[in-house]
Amino acid sequence: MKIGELAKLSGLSAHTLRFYEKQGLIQASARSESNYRVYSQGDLATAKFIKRSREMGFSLEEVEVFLSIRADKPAHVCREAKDIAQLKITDVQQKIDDLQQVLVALHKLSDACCGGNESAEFCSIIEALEDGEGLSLAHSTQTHVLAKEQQA
Amino acid sequence: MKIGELAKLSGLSAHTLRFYEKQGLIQASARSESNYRVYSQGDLATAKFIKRSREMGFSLEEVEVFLSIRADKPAHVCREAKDIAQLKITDVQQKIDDLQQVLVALHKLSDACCGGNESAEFCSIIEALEDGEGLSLAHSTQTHVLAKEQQA
DNA sequence: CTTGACCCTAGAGTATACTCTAAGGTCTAA
DNA sequence: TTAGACCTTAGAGTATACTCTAGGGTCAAG
Ligand SMILES: [Zn+2]
Ligand SMILES: [Zn+2]
Ligand SMILES: [Zn+2]
Ligand SMILES: [Zn+2]
Repeated sequence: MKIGELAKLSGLSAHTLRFYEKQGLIQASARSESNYRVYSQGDLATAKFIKRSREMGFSLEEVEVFLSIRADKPAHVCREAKDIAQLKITDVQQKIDDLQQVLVALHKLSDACCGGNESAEFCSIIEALEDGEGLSLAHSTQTHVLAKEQQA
Repeated sequence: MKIGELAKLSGLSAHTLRFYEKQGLIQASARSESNYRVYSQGDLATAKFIKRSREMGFSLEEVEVFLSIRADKPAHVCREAKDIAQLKITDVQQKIDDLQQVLVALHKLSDACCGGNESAEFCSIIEALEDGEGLSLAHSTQTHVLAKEQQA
C-alpha cells in the first residue's frame, strides 16, 4: 500500500508518517518504480504501535526505544520496557499533582470574585495577583455592596 | 533600580524581564543616561504580579489582559477577570482528566510486566502496544515461568 | 588604567511534535 | 489528453515561553 492508505489505516497523517521516517521510527519496506513509498502489513502494525505508544504519552524518543525492543525482543529484557513505563508514570503523576495545586489556587482565585458587571476596582482576582496574600477570600459578591456602602 | 536588582527582587531573570518588555507586559519607568532600564517600586509590583499570574498557569496573553484590567480597574468589570479564570479552570481540569486516563493506562501497561532481566520476548508492555487489546493483564511475573514451562 | 560586574541591542537557538508549502512528478479514468 | 488525486523532496512555519549569544558600552574599585 502507499502512504495515503497507510495513513488512513493507521490514523496517522501522511505528513506525520514521513516525519516519523525522518526521525528513524518507521521505514517503508520498499519503493515503487516511481519512487513511491510502499508499505507492508508489518509496516501498518508498526505505525499502529507508534500511534498507541504516543497515545500512552510516550515521547518519540521513548517510542524509539520500544521499537528497538520490539524489533529484537530476545536481545532485550523486560526491565528496559518497564523502566520507561515507570518513569513515565512518575512523570505523569507529577504533572497531575502540579496541575491539581494550580487548580486549587485557581478555585480560590475565582470563587472569591463575583464575576458580575461591577467595576473591577475591588476585584479579588486582581487583588490576589497583586498582593499575593494567599488569594484571600475577602472579596466576594458582597464586597461590591460593601464598597458601595462605604462610598455612600 | 536596574534590571539586575529587579530580577533578584522579582524572581524573574533579567533576560525574561527584557523578553516581557518586548511582549509589551512591562516597561521600565525610565532610562538612565547610559540607557540602562530604571525600574520603580511600582514596576517591581508589576513584575511580581506577572510572576504570580504565570505561577497560576495563565499564559502571557492572559496575563496581558489581567495587566490591562489592573492598569485601569474602573474601566473594567469583574466578569472579564473571572471569565479568564473560569476558562483556565476548565482547561486545567481537562488536562488533569486526560493525564489521569493516561495514568490508568500506564499502570495497566506497567503492572503487567515483571520488569526483570528476563527476555522481552513475552513482555506484556510490548505486546500491549502491539495488539492494543485493552492492555491485557495476561503477562505478569508468572508469564515468564509459563513461557519457560511451555518451552520445556 | 584595568578588571570585573553590570548593562545594551538584535537576533538566533531550545524544546517538542508536528504541519504545511513550493515546485514538481505519476497515475487513472473519462 | 487532460483533470484530479496522489506521490516526491527539502525546507520553512507553528505554538509557547523563554534562554542564550555576539559584540559592544558603562561604571566603581583598587
Ligand atoms: Zn466582583
Ligand atoms: Zn472580581
Ligand atoms: Zn516480564
Ligand atoms: Zn515485560
